[in-house]
Amino acid sequence: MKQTDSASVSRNYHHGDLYQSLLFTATEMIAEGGTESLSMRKLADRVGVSRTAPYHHFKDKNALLCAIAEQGFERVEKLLHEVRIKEESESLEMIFTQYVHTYIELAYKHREQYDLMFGREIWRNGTPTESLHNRSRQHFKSWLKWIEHLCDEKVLHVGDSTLRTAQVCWATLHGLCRLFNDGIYTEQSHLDEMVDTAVNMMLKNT
Amino acid sequence: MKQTDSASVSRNYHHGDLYQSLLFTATEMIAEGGTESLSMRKLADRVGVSRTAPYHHFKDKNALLCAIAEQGFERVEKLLHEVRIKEESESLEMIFTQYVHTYIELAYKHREQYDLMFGREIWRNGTPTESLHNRSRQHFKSWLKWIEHLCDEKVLHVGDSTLRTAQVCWATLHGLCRLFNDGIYTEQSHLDEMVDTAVNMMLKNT
DNA sequence: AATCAATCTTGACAGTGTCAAAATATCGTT
DNA sequence: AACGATATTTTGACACTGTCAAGATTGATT
Repeated sequence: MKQTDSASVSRNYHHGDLYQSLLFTATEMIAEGGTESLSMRKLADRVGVSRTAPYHHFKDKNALLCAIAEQGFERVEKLLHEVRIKEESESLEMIFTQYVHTYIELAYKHREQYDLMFGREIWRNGTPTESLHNRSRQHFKSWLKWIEHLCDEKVLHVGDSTLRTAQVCWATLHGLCRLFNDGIYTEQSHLDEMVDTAVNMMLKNT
Repeated sequence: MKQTDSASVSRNYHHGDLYQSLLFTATEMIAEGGTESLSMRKLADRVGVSRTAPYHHFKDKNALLCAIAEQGFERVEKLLHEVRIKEESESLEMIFTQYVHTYIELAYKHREQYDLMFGREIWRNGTPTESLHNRSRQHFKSWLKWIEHLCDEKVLHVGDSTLRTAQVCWATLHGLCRLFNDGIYTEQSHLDEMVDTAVNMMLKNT
């Protein structure tokens, strides 16, 4: 039903910590009904505060969306980090394949947030927060490092620059995510096969 | 109902044929300032007609957007058709590479229209017109046929089903388009290299 | 207790999509 | 040529949206 600041810092000021409440509820609303269904007014209403109260914690609707997107980046960053830890136990091909599967699952599970992370709403129409900019750059850097490693180990194609390889590989993942997230492909049951095909394309063919 | 044949121009009625004018001007406005900058009211204003006049030619804003997207599909369909004609003169690898370059150029040149063709605005939030549905299906069918041909000729990877190959290859192109169209990658100068890398990934490695 | 800044509310404005009803123009008949 | 049906356009209205300015409330600091 309601969450009423599960965080700490209770009961000072009118609401407690509105910032966290707003962020939490906004993420919830987006997950429920898409980015379009999130309006500053409805958000305020649901948190139980007046229309313009959120504007003292987020400069803009844009700023709020950036904050939500940022949390998404934290999630995938964590995923990537976990993968690189267990590197020893299995073959690199296997790990890579699994990562791709998980990445796309994650993107679908939190599709609205994913859309925010890489959508035009923020990156073209809006103006990405400095903080968001940094975090996304940071994440791509992590990705790039891993791809470099995979190239060194001859798991992925070589020949082209690793930077381009990293960009194109990610673009492939991203393309698949968009297809499903945007509702162009709807057959969820084909997804696994498509991912395997994509991975085959990316891996070095022995 | 009504059909509003596009063929005859005919100067009858108040405006002439509003339908065509609306479609044309809307496409123009979208190209100028993005999908978000297109409002039914501003459109009507620019065409020189009252706010609600467009609603007698397009059921919805959604219907208008679908019509614009449809024209985009006509364009790429034409491109694909042209490619398949000159099949004799050059190597299939060369033709495929060129097609990919042209496709992505086209997507960037008409990025707003491209976004409409494959964006959530229509396919997830809105409801694609029956007509749009058909045309997009038709286009994918053409694409699939070509990919099948390329697989037969051992130009592309074999091993996975050609359907999946077609889907994933297109997803890769699409991913690249989105990266640039959505403003995530901004270095236009890297595009050609990235496309080459992507093509290398897709082609059968000899 | 008085002051100050942080926090929240009320009021307002311009913009959006779209429905209902009224006005107007054109066409097909007579 | 006149008239009624019909296609086309307009005016008015409603419920939304983001966000600014000004005022009110509260907590902490002096």
